[in-house]
Amino acid sequence: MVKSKIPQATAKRLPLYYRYLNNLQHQEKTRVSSKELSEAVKVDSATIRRDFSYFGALGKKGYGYNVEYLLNFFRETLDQDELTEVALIGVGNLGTAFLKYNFLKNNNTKIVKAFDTAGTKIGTEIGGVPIFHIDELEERLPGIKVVILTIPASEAEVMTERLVKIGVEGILNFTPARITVPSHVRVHHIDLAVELQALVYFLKHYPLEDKKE
Amino acid sequence: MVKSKIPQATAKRLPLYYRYLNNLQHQEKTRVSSKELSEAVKVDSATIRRDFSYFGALGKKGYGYNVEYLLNFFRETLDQDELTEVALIGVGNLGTAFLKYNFLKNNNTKIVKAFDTAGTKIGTEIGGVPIFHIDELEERLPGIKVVILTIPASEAEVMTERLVKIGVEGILNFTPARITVPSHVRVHHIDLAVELQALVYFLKHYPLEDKKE
DNA sequence: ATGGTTTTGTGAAAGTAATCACGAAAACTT
DNA sequence: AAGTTTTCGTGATTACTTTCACAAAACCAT
Repeated sequence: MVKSKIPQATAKRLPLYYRYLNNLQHQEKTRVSSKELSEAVKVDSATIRRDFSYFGALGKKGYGYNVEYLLNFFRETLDQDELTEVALIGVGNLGTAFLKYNFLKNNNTKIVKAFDTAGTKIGTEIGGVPIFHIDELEERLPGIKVVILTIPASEAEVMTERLVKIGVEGILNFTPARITVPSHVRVHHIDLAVELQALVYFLKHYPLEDKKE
Repeated sequence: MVKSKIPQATAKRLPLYYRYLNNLQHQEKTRVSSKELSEAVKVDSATIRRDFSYFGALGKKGYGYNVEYLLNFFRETLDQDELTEVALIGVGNLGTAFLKYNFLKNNNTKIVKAFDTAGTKIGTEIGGVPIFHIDELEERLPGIKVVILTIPASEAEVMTERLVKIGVEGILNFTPARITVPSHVRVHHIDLAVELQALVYFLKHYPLEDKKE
């Protein structure tokens, strides 16, 4: 196993590369250069080569990268063939969007259970995912290590404590609340309001005109 | 106007600070230290002081920061009192989540129009936002510089071209597609599948146990 | 085969961000 | 009023990330 010396910035780009390589394979392309990839995923070609180089010499000079080889390599590296089961807490609009999104297409990450409080939803399925009452969390969650949190901010902290107690190790938090977790739990934050505000701020204060990104 | 020398990493944290300061004011707290702030928003206190320092000396030694003063200062800096109008393209589940989210609460960023193709939605309102048919884009969009894109990936590229032609300057792209835009248009990408995969990857390859973040 | 072309992989440099650590100022305490 | 404590602001350091630029390898055309 490649040791944990892969930069985080690189790790975040891997799923992106993986997805595009998949597209290429469907188009029956057999080779691709870092330059082509660069244009497609909007990442500098030198950065792409550097990213790949952390895993060894995957390409051939004067040729580029073999799509199938690269794809197989990443499939292993990204644990693509080991299905990661995920639970979703909070079946509002955002939660529903996730349930309908078929992650399995490229990811081998699958939402297998959802939880909510609303009586009308309990017992139904959305996108093939069964929805349980939140009271059943303790009995139904064990075994699942990753959770998507799409509940109101006010409930985030209490829910987080519950999740941590059950043994969750990763939380994708869409709540504006900055939740507190023990040091062994990883939280990734996606704050929709902040993203929008940041975009507006950049527009006003960082006039671009010939920047690449 | 503070010149564009504020690091982008800092700019991204400003909305976060702003929101928490708002909470404090509602709690009628008058002062706050970088340490307190740090615990609440999970950003190192030195980083917070550094962030603030780009705007000048906003605090007092031995005291901390005055909540009201800081809030007023940021209100101006973040253009909080200048309402930024935003349009949303694609009223699916994700789009609906945005429409119901009341950005105005802290942001002075407001979604004023939404567009979709689905006949059943046209003419209705969600969260007070009127929904128009996408065919009316060219006549209704002018004046709006920022757009949230929550449509299927397959339509992203064509839609982007349309938006750019109308004069949009910022796109918050929730599509997995990496869209191509002229250099004066700013795109922020939020790729839900990538975020989930990245979290899973980090969990497997970056075991934490005593890391802070 | 040979020579020109393509494209990798990577040292080195540049750019960006986070963190340490401490003097100085202001605030509290007695 | 003097001493102690708090907390800022920032120079310096360290860490991380991107980009440049080029030798070396492999390809491709004749």
